Amino acid sequence: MNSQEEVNDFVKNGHQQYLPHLSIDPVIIGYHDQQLKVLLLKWIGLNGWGLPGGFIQRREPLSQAAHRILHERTGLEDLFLQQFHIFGDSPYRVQERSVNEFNETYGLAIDGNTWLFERTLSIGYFALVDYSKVSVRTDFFTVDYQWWDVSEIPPLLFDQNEVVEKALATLRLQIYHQPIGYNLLPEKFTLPEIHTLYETILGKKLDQRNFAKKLVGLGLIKKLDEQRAIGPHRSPYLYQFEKDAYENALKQGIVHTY
Amino acid sequence: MNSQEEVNDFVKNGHQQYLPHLSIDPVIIGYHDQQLKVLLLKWIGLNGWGLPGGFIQRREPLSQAAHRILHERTGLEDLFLQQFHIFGDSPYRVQERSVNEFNETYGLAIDGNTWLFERTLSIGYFALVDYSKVSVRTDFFTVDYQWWDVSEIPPLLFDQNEVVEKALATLRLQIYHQPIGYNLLPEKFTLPEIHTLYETILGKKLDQRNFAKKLVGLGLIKKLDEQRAIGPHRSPYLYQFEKDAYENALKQGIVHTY
DNA sequence: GCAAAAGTGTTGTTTATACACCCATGC
DNA sequence: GCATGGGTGTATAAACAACACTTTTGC
Repeated sequence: MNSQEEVNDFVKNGHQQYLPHLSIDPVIIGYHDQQLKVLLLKWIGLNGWGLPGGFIQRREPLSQAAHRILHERTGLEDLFLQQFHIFGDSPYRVQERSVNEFNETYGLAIDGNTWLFERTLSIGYFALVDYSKVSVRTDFFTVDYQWWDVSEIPPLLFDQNEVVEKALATLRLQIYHQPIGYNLLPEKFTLPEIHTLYETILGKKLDQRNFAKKLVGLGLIKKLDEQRAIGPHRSPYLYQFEKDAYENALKQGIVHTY
Repeated sequence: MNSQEEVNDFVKNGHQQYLPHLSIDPVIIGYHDQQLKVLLLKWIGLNGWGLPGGFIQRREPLSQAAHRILHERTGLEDLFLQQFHIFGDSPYRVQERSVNEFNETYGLAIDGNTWLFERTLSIGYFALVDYSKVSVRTDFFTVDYQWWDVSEIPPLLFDQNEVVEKALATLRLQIYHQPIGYNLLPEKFTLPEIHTLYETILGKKLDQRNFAKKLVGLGLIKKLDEQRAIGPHRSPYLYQFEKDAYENALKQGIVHTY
C-alpha cells in the first residue's frame, strides 16, 4: 500500500476486505548486541512511533492473519508468534475517532466517515525473531522504522506502551516454563551467547555453571564438537538445540527456576 | 431480553448498541460435590448447549463487558474473571452464517440480514465461582441451564468445546503459579476441602501432609481455632485464606510444584 | 607474559517426596 | 468397640545456590 490511490481506497473501502473493530498488534522482539530490541514503525503525521499492526481479512483465520501481517512487515515466515492478550479497556480502545483527529494524525484529507474511525480492539501477539534476518517494509502510513532497546521505548501511539509492556512481561514469565531461544539465536550458538540472552530477557545475572548444567541437564541443548574463533582469547564450543526435546518442552511446559 | 419484541429489536438493531464481530464467551467454573462443574445454557432450537456468552457495548471497556455479562447471567459480582484467549481460527469463526441456518438454529423467522450473521470472533474468559451463590437467569435464547461435570461436557455449539478445553488447561497450568480457591470455597473451609479441590482441578492425588505444609508454609492459608462438625467422625479445623499473601501471590506469581 | 574470555566441580542448603499411625467422633 | 475420617512428623532424595580457579588464546 504505497500509492495515494491505494491509501484512499483502503481508508474508504477497507472494511469490505477487513474486519472492522479489530486490529492485530505484533510486538516483534529481536536480540542484538546483548540487548533486547523491539521493532517500531514511525507513522506519518504526529511523528509517532507505533507497532507494525494490521487488520484481519474477512475470511482469514486469526492466526493466519497474524502470520501474514508479520510476513508483510518483516519478510519472515515460520516464526514463533504467540497471542498474549486482547486490549479493549484503555480510553483509546473505547472512544471513536473524529475526522479531524484522523486527518491530523495521518496527514490526510478524508471527508466523511471511514471504518478507521470506529472503536478498535487490539489483539496483541509477540514474535521472537532473528534480528539479522528481518527486512522491514514500510508503506504509506509508515515512513521509518527502528529497533528500540526495550529499556528505551519511546511514548507510543494509543495504548501501545501497555501492549509492549505486557508482551515483555509475558515473555519473562514464559521463559520459566518454556524454552526460548530457537528463534532468537543462530542455529549454532555458544554457551555465553544463550547465557547472555537469558540474562538479558530476565534482567538479572544467572550463574554461569548452574545455567549450563540446567539446560544441558534438561536435554534442551547439546554440545557440538566444533569451536568457533570469534575474537581475541575466545574460541568457545558451539551448541545446538535438541529439536525434539525443545518442541516437547514447548508443549508440555517445564516447572523450574534458573 | 425476553419478549418477542425485544428479541426482534436485538436481532435487527443490536449492532447499534453492540460491537459486531466480537463476542465474549465466559467459561464459568464452579465446584461442588468434589467435582468441577461448568455452567452451560441450552439454547433454543437445535437442542444445543453452549456458553453463556454476550456482546460488548460500543463504548464499554472490554473487561467491564465481561463482568456485566457474568453478572447478568449469574447475579455474581466481584469475581475472579480472567481473559485467556481469543478464538478466531476454527471454521465456525471464519464463516458467515446464512439466514436459513440462523432461523433454524434459533427457531426464528428473520428475513433479510442481521449483524448476527457476520463472522464473530470470541474472547474467552474464565470465572471461578462459588457454585451455591449462582442464580442463573435465562432469556429468550436460552431455555435451560445446567452445571456439567468437566469430564462430561456434551458437544457444544460452534467451537465452544475448544473454548472450554482451553479454559480448563489454562486453569490447570495457572494453579502452579497462582493460588486458587478464594472464589471456589466458602470463606472458612477445611483442609480436606481445599485439598480435594486441588486434586480435582489437577486430576491427580496430592499428598495430604505435603499439601498442607505447602499452603501453610507459603502463608496462603491460616488455621483458625474453630472446628466444624460436619458429620459422623468428622470435626475438622477451619482455615481461612490470608488475604494479603493471597493477593500478593496472585500478582507476583509463585514458582512451585505440589 | 599478560589480559581477556571460556570452561569446569563441589558443597551446603533448601525443597520435594514418600510414607503410617494415632485420635476423635458417631453409631 | 468399631468404622470412618482427620490430624500429624520424619527420613531420604533431588534440586538449587553459592562459590574460584585453570586453560586457552591473541597480542
